Amino acid sequence: MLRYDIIKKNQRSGAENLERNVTAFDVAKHLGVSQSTVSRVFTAGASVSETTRKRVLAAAKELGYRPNALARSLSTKRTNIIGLVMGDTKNPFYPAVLSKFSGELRKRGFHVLLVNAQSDTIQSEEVLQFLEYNVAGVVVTDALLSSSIAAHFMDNHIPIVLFNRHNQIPMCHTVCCDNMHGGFEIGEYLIAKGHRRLAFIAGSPNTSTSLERETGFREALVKHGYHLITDCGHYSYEGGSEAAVRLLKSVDPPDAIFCANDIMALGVIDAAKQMGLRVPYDVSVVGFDDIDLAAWSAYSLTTWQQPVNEMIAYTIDLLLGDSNGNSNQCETECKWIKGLLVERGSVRQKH
Amino acid sequence: MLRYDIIKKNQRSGAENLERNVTAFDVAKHLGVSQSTVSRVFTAGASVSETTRKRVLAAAKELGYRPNALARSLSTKRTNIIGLVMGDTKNPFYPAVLSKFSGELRKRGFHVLLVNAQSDTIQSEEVLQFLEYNVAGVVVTDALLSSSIAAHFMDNHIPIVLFNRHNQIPMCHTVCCDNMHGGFEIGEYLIAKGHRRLAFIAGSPNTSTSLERETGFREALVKHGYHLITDCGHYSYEGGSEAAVRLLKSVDPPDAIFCANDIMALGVIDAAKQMGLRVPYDVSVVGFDDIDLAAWSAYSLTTWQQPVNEMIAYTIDLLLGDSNGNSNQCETECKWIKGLLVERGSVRQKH
DNA sequence: TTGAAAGCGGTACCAC
DNA sequence: GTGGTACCGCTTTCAA
Repeated sequence: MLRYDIIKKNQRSGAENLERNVTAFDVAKHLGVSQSTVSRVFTAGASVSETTRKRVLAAAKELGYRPNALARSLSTKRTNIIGLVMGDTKNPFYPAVLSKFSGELRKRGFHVLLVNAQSDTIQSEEVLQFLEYNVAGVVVTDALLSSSIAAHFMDNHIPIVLFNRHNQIPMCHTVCCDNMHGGFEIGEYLIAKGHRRLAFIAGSPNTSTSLERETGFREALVKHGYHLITDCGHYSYEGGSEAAVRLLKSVDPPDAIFCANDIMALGVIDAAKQMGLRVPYDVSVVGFDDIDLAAWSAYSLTTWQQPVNEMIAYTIDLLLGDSNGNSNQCETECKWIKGLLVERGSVRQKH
Repeated sequence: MLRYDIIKKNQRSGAENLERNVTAFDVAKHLGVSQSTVSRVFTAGASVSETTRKRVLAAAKELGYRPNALARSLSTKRTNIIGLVMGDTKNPFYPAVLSKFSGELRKRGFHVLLVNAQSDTIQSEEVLQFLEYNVAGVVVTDALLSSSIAAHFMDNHIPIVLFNRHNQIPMCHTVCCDNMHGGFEIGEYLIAKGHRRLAFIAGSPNTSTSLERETGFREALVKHGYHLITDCGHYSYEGGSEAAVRLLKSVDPPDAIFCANDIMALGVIDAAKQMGLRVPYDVSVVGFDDIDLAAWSAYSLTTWQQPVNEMIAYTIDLLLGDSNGNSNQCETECKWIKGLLVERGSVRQKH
């Protein structure tokens, strides 16, 4: 019994090392060709005769061979891995981006290695681990990145794209919705709808997205001679609710509120309802992002649709090199893509 | 000028190959020690004198050396990568799980390689690519897995955990909320609250989670001698809304509806409101999951809280081996963890 | 077109 | 404790 246990233990602990995976060499031996030949079959652009290619593929299938991506990457110094840093998963916008992004990458044979930023400032150590995996590129959404960390990646010629964040880091590409334009158009829209006392609820202070949306919004108001009321909702539902209460209980409450993102706008709508106000009759609300929830009948939120698909396509071009085969290392790009107003039921036509 | 361009082009195209990363050998040379010594410093459990360790670490920092995870994995035949398959990112439950999961794994030095299942049945090819990366384990949430694919992983001694899915695949571990128990308790609860015409809105037909929740619910009803009305909402907000309309417009509508997940329940609440019904006065609604949205004031949904933290902790134990150092390969485990009723405002006390 | 062999950057076993 | 060396599984010259 004891004896049996020992044997079993040995088998178990040894299993991972003893059980060999099937390698290109095994396939070669099986076929009586060289390992190089097998390798060539699985290497794009290598020359193999059609007959041997077929034989190798058949044998590979039979033996259950698949090339080891790690060994390949070690040899080529390239991987098909993209590192993705993501922050606030409570905002459905980001999971939606993640999902689309990983789908698009997979179409091109790439995979996503994920880091969830816990705090606003990412722990440097965690992102730097991407370096150990030799990632082909890095995407940072909704998280801050220090320029010293960015420099590490630049040293290794790994492109970084800031997605939906404009970070003032010169060596990073940037892909954003044209936030200023969106803010401006929303300002024009609300004014055209007859609103005069306009408020903006900012997201996290000092984030580029919130600042840009505010700047555009303010510009429209200034153009028409109106004053801007501001508050801050920290990009969360609860923050939006609380800001709404403050704004709507003030002596001269706004008749329209533009929120730097959708979930804050949903918080505003719920808070307004709880205060006995009707949206949009007593107050109009506009969001930003166009998450799925915005279309739910409970909210029917008028909002700004971020051109997510284009943003993702552009990001991938930047990471992987664009269709012209141009390198992505030459110079950094800042791409602002215009979005689109989606009219639903949370804005009233006044007068 | 032309000349310059050519040179520049060469530099550029050659950059990726020419620019060598700093390796353990570089550090060794810099210090006049052997490469093995450098390696030992970065290998847990290897014996190095304290003085050389300090020297090596200092030099590594100075030169910007970090061990290449790919080379290490090739050599050790182990990686610190966990493959994660995720389906429905529209249900906030899953992004929340992803976020927590990746956070917990990172604490243990592991990373998440992501695959988003497009369709319900995962494309086998995509999951099998985990094999090429030699992942340490695989977690499948909200997606189906064929047993032939599972077998591939078993052949390579890679543990698979089905998270929140019970799949009848004998070689997979399973970690679930105790869905039957939850369904049963919800049935008891609604009956205790005085409801008599009870409906269940199923998720996707034939998913274990939905079936188990229904079974438990039905059991409670049968125990008390009540009949169960069922409909199907495919786990989506829209599906829940549509099912609610069907149920509530029927000749003898239910006075309480239990939904197999929260977002369907939210769809039910919104549909009921649109029909002019008040929740919970005209109809009670209960969900399952306890996503953040359930607590929003617009919904205040009474629901069943899945013990996500425990489920994740258990999943990680299964993947990485538990705290006793036991192997995870010996036998497959099915773990059902009990959840908790969260009472909010969507259920009425009748009579 | 094919095969032999030199890496890629580590780990781990072996002497010393 | 330290250095030498044989791999890990693949890609990629270079010759044949």
